[in-house]
Amino acid sequence: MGLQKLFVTHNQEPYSLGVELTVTGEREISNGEGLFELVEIRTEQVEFTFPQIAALRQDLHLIYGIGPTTALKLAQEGYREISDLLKHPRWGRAAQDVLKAIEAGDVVRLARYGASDFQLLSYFQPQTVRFIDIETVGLYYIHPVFLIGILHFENGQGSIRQFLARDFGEEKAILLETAQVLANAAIIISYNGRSFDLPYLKGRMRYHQLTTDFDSWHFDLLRQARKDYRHALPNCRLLTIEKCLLNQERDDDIPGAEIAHYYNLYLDSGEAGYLRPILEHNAHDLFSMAKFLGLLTIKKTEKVID
DNA sequence: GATAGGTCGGCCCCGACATT
DNA sequence: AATGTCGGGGCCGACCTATC
Repeated sequence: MGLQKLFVTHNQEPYSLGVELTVTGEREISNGEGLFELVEIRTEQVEFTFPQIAALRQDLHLIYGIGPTTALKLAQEGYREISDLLKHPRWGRAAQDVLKAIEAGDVVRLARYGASDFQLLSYFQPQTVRFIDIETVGLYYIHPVFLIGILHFENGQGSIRQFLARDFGEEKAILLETAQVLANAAIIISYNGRSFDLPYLKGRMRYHQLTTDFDSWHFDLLRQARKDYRHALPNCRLLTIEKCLLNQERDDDIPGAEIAHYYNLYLDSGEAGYLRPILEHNAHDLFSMAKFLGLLTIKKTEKVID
């Protein structure tokens, strides 16, 4: 049967996935590796207040050898900024190195010096961020990936592009499309992407002999969630973040563990209705990540940075 | 100069825990 | 279900400071 031509909706009109998400377009497109389906979704606005580089300049911990005790002592002696230490007999040299990295925006080096991912957001603009979330047929990359969602913002306005493989034969095309998007992204943001999404994508790309040389900065929100909320929440799953911090609950969301099952039902029956909840789930995950990041940036820039 | 004490970071190991 | 990451605890060496 003609799965290649199968659309989730045959409807050309925009339709809503709740108040926050509106499907604005859906079409078949092709790239060098073949056809796949693209679903476009407009989201509500999200406000981000990324941290300032000034906060990095005040973080004495970035200097190798300065821990909490020394930082406190130095603060009491009147050293407020890294630049105040430039002439210091012991820390001057290291302070110079750190300052150089700060001015150069060398995020890799700053991360080695101990800057947190959140602090490093200072070097990025919200519109350069690409949020990513994938849906797969299993937990390990011997199984294919069939849906890759990418969210980005322009003037606060969000838009999601979902690359959908309508059968496993289209997997390579959606991977190629994703590799191209990621290669041009300044920063990738995910939830547990360090352990799951990124290794998974790279594994599948290797399998299909695609290049995997995207080296964008990657901010995993799970790590930040655990850092900030480990003791305040029962767990750090994205759904819990939504419920407890964003005051939202999903009505008829399918559990992640059933996604593979739904996709297989779709493959067996050719019934596109089984895909709807998966696309919706993916879009909600992406939008929740964005809202969580918005919350973090507002909360953490109000106060002292961790 | 010798010694003792403090601070920091790098290991290693292990369990918990997110993702579909 | 498979896997990668992370934090905590314990330990150790390097290096600095204070004291005698």
